[in-house]
Amino acid sequence: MTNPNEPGPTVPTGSSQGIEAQSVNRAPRARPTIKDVAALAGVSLGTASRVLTNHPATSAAAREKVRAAALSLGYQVNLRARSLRTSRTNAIGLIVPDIRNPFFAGLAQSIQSEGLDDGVTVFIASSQEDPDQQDQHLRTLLKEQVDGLIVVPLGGMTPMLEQLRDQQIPFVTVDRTLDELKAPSVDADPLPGVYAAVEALRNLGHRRIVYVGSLLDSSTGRERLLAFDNAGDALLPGGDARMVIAAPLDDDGWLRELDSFLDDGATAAIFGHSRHALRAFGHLRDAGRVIGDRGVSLVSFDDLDVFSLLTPAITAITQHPEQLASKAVAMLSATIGGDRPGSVRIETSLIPRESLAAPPAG
Amino acid sequence: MTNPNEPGPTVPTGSSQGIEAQSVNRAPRARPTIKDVAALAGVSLGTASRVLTNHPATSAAAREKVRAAALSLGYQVNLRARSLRTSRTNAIGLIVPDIRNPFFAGLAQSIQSEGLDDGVTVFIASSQEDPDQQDQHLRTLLKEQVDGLIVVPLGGMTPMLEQLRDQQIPFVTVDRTLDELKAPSVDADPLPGVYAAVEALRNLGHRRIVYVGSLLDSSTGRERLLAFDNAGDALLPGGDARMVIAAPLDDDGWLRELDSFLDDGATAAIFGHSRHALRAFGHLRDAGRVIGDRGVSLVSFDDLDVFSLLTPAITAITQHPEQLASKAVAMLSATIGGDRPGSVRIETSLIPRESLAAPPAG
DNA sequence: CTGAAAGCGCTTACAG
DNA sequence: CTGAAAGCGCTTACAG
Repeated sequence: MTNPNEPGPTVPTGSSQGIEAQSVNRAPRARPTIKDVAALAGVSLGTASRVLTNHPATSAAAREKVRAAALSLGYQVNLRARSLRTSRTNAIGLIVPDIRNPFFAGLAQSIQSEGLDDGVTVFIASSQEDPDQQDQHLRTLLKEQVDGLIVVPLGGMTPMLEQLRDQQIPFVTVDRTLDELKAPSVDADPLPGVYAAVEALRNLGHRRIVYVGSLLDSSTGRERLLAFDNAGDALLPGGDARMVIAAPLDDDGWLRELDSFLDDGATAAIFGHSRHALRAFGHLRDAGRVIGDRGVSLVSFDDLDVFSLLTPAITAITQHPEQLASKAVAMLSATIGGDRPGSVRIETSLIPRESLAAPPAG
Repeated sequence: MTNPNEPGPTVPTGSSQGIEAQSVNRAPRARPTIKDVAALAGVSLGTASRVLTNHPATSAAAREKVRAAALSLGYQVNLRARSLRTSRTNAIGLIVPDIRNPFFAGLAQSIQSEGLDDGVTVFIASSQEDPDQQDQHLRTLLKEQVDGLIVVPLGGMTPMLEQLRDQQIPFVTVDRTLDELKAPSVDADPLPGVYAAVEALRNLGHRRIVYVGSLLDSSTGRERLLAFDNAGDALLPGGDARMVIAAPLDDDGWLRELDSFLDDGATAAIFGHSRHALRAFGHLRDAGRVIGDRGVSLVSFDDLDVFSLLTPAITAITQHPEQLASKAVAMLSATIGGDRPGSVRIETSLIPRESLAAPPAG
């Protein structure tokens, strides 16, 4: 393990003139330890450690010698040894339902960058929407002694989530919440964004709006629908102004419902899931419907990259993933520090694009 | 740190009747160590360790007692201690240029799942296409003592990449390669996919095809273009059958070039980057051009989820990310095991969809 | 099969 | 300011 790449050929080659020269950079040195640094610097192990950790009680002379030695050896601290000693890893775990979902990819990127700035390592795990995988990752992360966890919980409770809650492990939830685990959470309030969308639609002249909801058993799914109802109550009162479709993720049947609502006079649709918005985008265009100006208006939760690449560009309600990320990191580190931060909500907001426009005349 | 959440209020509260009752699940127990397990089981530390690591030299009685103790204590091994002792972490690092790129998200997901199956933890890091961040992550991963690294290298060499090469750190590159670092690589051969695309287009009646290339300084960018040239030479000889556009990622100017090629009789476009394909998709539809049957055919590298959601669905040349992933993991573990595996290429292939169809009649 | 002991690479009181 | 020493939680020869 220390010297994995055996340089020596087992069979002697015919050529007598230095085949050796080939194995140029063969194992220059095993990874140096602080002992090596101390030896080279001519100080004790403790002194070497102190200068390397910037402990104030060090002489200028020691600092100089140790740093030079560390540099010339290419010394890198062994974090596993350090954290065994300090019982602090400066690492946190992040579990998302699926890293392939662009929203979570963005969230993960933001959280990891945030961590990089704060000097904390973020271990990203993706559970593929599978509670068992979620728990496996959770277990591994705990064995790795992470200081805390940021989790986007899947639908329900699981053994490891219970353990997190019952043991005193610092963790916060982000995006989705789960009432059973009384953890500080940071999520997005869908209302401002939905309200702005409905209001903009109404002002443009839309009178009948469809909401396409999904994952209605998750906190986000429920609250988005609720926000639509509330915004509708306030802005478009009247029995037939609002329609709702509950759309599964793996079956396109809901498209027919959407078609028939549009045939019945609906002129706009708001989507709780970006996947559905994209699906509808393709479907409606294919069916020959105009999207955008003088056609059907489309608004979707989450601001995917593709939304602005398409024509017409799709209007989004953003949850401000960077804000969710930085709040989550801040709250987790507060929790690790011993605080009990309260939960936090970030306001969603509307990013109007071409798909938000006037309905057909008349 | 052991007991972060101070339960006690500093200021005595007025109410004399048991506020205490509130702090129900206060620190049931600090994380148990193997010492606790051994004590509870009534055996020595060594014996406890042996049964927990499934060492054969254990009595049935010991096994029973130790397992029961571990279970009742909720014992989880401290991986940082273990790997300090064994100098093996069973963890590898993966660095991708940007986790928000769906191709890399998929690759990362596959590699992490692969790892989960093999009992190896995969630490995912995303460098946001920034060599400095790449190196920071690399450094952290090394300090964490990962057994090896899978890296999708950014454009050029960096100090940490050099260190990886010069020191004896097991690592492989995936997707992109970098000649300077003589590491085993696994990447995709673009030719089969491109050839199949050009052939299908020709058989459908297309005679003039545009290639929209990007990242032409990376190994993938270069080779895709080369593949187009080779396929064209073989299948569509003739001076004006092939056109090439070099498209940057952050500027839409290339769309005008595309338009003019289409105006001049080109009827199909192949895209080296999925982003450009999406951009063109929106642009062309907006310009009133038909995509697919009797219109412009579109083929893109990498098979994004959205491609099949759109209408018409976009034809893809897939690099088979799951295969890249499993090969990369296998090759890295071979390298860690002391082998020097050779580099490997995965064949790309064509996934025909509606956007691949006959050109306009006449 | 089992226990006592050494040691992985660090940090940090403790004396001096 | 510095060195010697203890100890973090484990695994693993070494005797028995």
